[in-house]
Amino acid sequence: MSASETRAGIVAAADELFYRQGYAHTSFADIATAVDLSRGNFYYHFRSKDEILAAVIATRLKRTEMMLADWEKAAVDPLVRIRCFIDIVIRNRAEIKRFGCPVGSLTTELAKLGQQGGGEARRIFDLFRCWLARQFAALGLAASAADAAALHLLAWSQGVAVLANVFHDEAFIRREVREIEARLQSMLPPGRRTGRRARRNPGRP
Amino acid sequence: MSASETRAGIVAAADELFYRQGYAHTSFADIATAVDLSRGNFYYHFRSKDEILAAVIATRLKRTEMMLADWEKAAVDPLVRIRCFIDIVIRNRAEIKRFGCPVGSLTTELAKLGQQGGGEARRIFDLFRCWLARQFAALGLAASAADAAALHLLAWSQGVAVLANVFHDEAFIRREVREIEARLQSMLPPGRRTGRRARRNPGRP
DNA sequence: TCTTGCCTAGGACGGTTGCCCTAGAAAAAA
DNA sequence: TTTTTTCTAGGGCAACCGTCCTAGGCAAGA
Repeated sequence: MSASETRAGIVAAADELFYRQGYAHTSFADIATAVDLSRGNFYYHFRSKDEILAAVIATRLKRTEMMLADWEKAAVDPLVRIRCFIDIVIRNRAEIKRFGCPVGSLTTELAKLGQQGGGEARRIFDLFRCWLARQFAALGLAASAADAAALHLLAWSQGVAVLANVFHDEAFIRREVREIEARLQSMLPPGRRTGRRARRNPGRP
Repeated sequence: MSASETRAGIVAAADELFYRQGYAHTSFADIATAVDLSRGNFYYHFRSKDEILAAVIATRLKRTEMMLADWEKAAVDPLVRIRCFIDIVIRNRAEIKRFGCPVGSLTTELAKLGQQGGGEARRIFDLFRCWLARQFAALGLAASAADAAALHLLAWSQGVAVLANVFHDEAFIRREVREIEARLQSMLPPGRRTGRRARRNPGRP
């Protein structure tokens, strides 16, 4: 196995473990056993734990960028794109129920550990915020209103994730998704309010 | 200083530290230096770290119960009581900005540390949930709708806390508070919609 | 006064943490 | 093939973790 593959494996394992057990509670040894590598050898690939964290955040940033780009390719209607964002809460409901939102829980944890790496993790939120704001702007909202709408949607997703995790309740997620989709209408300028959802599986023959 | 006073001091210091730095990242030594006690002596008051956590959660439960009781005494109108809940987000905005929601962040962290003490922390959320649901029921909502409204409000508070913490944005908190108070109207049965907020400082001569 | 029992200080325990070194295996280059 | 580079295993470092023990200070009761 090449070095870059090993490195990627380490990052993937760390990513998973940071999500499931948190950053502070995940040790070098945990990651090492997860990828079946000796602890000492670790230092060849990563000089410190912070470096692994930085790599994990970097891959999450890249993954998020790709996902957002995919959503832009999948639909031209900004409203449909925004619904792609809402739908990840549904798609990941099982994991959210068990571990919460990966972005939110990591950022919250890092904010408590001093401000070293927390700044980088926040950039994932920036990505979503800017992207959502752009979609709302494309729907006709002014810049500040579009940003407020983006923040509102982000806050909604975080609140749903926290509570679904606390109460282990998937039905709650579904209820909140229905509710936010209805509310989405009232966030738009009057001309864009359709009152109905886009056709499902638009690419199906 | 009596033993119970020392114990209370330890719990108060641990409470604060768990909030600011998280449970996993707070050590016995941290708490000991905070209350100016020797680390070894600690064991006289608390046999283990879990025991301190349990004590912290117990005091938080008691404090929450007292706060909810105060809100019930302060107002008879359930709508005003619900606004008391919304207002804590405003009142604690400075600390929320720095450390997030104390209940939400602790529960999320404990959920990742295995399920030993996480169950107890969740009971704080249960307290809010039941209390809010009772207020909504008093406003005329059916039991299931009242519970859904309570969960919705809780999720709102958690989402606001996470994002205010991530972006260090107090203005966002104020905006969301205004928004939820407006939305509160649409959550009520038609007869109770007033469209205006209750008079401020109702007890002032 | 002396005893009794609550409370404290300080140290020490085994284990784990993040971090680092070195000898050698494996692979690539010559 | 030989040489050089890349990667790995395993052990060891000091520091810290949660936990535990013991000797003694202290105040109240006898």
